[in-house]
Amino acid sequence: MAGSTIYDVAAAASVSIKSVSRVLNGEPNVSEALKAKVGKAVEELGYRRSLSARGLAGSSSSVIAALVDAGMTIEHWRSGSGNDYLSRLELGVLMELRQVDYHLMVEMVDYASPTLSRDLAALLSSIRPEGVLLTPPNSDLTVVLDVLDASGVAYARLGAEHELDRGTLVSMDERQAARDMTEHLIALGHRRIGFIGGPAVYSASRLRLEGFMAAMQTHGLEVPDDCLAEGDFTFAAGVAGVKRLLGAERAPTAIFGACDDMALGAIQGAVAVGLRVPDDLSVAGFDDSPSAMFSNPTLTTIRQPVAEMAAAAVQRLTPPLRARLSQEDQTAAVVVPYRLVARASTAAPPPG
Amino acid sequence: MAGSTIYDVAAAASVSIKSVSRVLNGEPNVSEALKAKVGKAVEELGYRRSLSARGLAGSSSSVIAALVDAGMTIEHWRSGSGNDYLSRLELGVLMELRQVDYHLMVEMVDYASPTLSRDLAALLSSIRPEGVLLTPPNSDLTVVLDVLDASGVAYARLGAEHELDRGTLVSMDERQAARDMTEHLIALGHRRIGFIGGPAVYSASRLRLEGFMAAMQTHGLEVPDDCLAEGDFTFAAGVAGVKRLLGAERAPTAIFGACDDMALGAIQGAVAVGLRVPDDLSVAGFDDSPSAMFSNPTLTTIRQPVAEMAAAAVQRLTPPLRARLSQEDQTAAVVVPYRLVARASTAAPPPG
DNA sequence: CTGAAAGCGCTAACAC
DNA sequence: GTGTTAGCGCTTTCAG
Repeated sequence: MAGSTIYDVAAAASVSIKSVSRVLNGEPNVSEALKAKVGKAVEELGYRRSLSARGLAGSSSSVIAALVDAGMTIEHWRSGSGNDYLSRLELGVLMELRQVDYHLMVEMVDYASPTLSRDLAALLSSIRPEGVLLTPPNSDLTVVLDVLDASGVAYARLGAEHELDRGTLVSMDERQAARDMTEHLIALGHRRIGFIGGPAVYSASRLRLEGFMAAMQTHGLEVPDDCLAEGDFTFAAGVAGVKRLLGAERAPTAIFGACDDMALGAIQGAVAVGLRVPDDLSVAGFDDSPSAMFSNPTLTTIRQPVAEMAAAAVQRLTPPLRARLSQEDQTAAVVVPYRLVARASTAAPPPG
Repeated sequence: MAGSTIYDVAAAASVSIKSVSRVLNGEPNVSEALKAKVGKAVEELGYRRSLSARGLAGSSSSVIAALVDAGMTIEHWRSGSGNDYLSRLELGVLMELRQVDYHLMVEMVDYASPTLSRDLAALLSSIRPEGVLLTPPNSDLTVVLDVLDASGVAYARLGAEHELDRGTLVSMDERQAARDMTEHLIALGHRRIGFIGGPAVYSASRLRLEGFMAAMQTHGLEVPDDCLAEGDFTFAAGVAGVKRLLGAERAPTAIFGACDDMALGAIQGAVAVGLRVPDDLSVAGFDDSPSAMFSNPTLTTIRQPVAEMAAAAVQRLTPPLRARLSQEDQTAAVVVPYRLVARASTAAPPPG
């Protein structure tokens, strides 16, 4: 029942196994009659080629490995604050892969491991994936790229910023998005705006900060040091960040958090000291995590198109999907559009 | 670099490939000297056995397949409301698997597909996983279990309720948890409590409803029909649900949503008609999704131990991990403890 | 305690 | 157009 092989199919169709293989692989020079015979036999037996056997014999393993960051994932889970980055990523991947009989393997990688290079090499030589999907901060680690290059796998880098000639690039314009959000706050009338940044390992942290600074500068607005805080992308960091910013010499009327969790923390921190959001203080985030839409007030944020980026990456990583793309699309770096989602946490500054 | 094989290791250690295999598999009757030699060679070459080859040759594929529901996953993504069930599940799985060189494959399964049985059989015969992790509602579908049994794979069922003699069972006491939450509301002083239930395919929906009803009955409290609403686990359903319940002949002073998304929807729906939560209306949820802790007010809910359940399942699905468990633990159904998390969305009913 | 040989179910050269 | 023959890198008999 569970175990028909290519020989069974060949026998049922009275052809050679090579013919079966040819049909299954969509190779050229196959008669319609053959296709039909084989198709029928496959159908009747409910036959599927063994992933293991294909991986072993051929060059294609039909497996895409997604490397996700262990630290942040574990942290999110322990703190209970969760995060749907993973879900969104996988959804994007799975929606594409299901079309082509490829499969997803998820691996946690600890970028802080002293043996990262070895760990990764071991992983690759064991799995031999056909493509690797790199998420931040792994996308930007030279060690990681080196191992990948040495092993010869194709890989896509989500949100990479350095060494842009390596691998397939898929990202969104973080800098411009941060700039847009800052402009949004400025347009509302804010002049003193604080920023809570993320950890330096994440390229996005720097880009978002840059976007913020650029917009402020464009409008001739100053950003004193005490209007800048740094966090580690957690809710608690947002609480701490807002505390710092509100203690500034001239406290900001708006705060832009480099991620939703921190922005949400900022809201809570502000409410805790008696401020009303957005009446007394506007708060904006970045990511559009689910919590952003359920928080009170709902959070103005940037929708990071994680699933779309993952889908684009996978399309370029799997030969059958890649073939559907134009020559241009196959090689060019992909920049997926984002969206500013204005919700209730931002408004005009208080008249004071 | 990327391609050392068992032959390379054997050569480097001047032994036969079988000896290498024996050491790697921890088989008995191996001299310390041999172990050392092989270990050294493996170390130096950075050798890892090929997953494909092992899967093909042996009976063990070292792959655990997690079957997640396509419909709900896609829905969460489209609505942007997200959900961290998947992340939590995978975290639990990955933390266990990393100890034993097993790998996780994630597959989306559409339980509503007319060809579900075929789809699944095809998937299994292609992947040949060593264990399958079933999430609701797949855990409780006879068709699914039948295919699994026919293929002979070991499988674990998360939150299963029917046919409890099939597969490895891992769950939490949904009924009791719902009961606890209801008791919590009653203890606060509520007498008229409304309930927004989930879709019938999910066993949990029924169990939670039963728990609610049981607690109400114990206290001699009535539950008129118009205090019962049904939703599909989405935020929108919560909004609709609260609308219905507030329109009841004698409107409830507390609402218990069968999941956090619906409870959050209920809060928003209540706020929209001018009610204050929890002053005018208490709202409780179920799941403890990240949004629950960021919502305003923060949501009183039941912490569903998804990662822990997944970990327990994986421990029983992978032979090397299973071996560490006591005989008792290996066979008994696992019931993972939950926790009622009291937050700010519930309080005593208004004096009226 | 260790080794030689025979596949696992495919794909890939190479014939025909 | 189609079939034959080798392997891919392991685990498994079965010997010694």
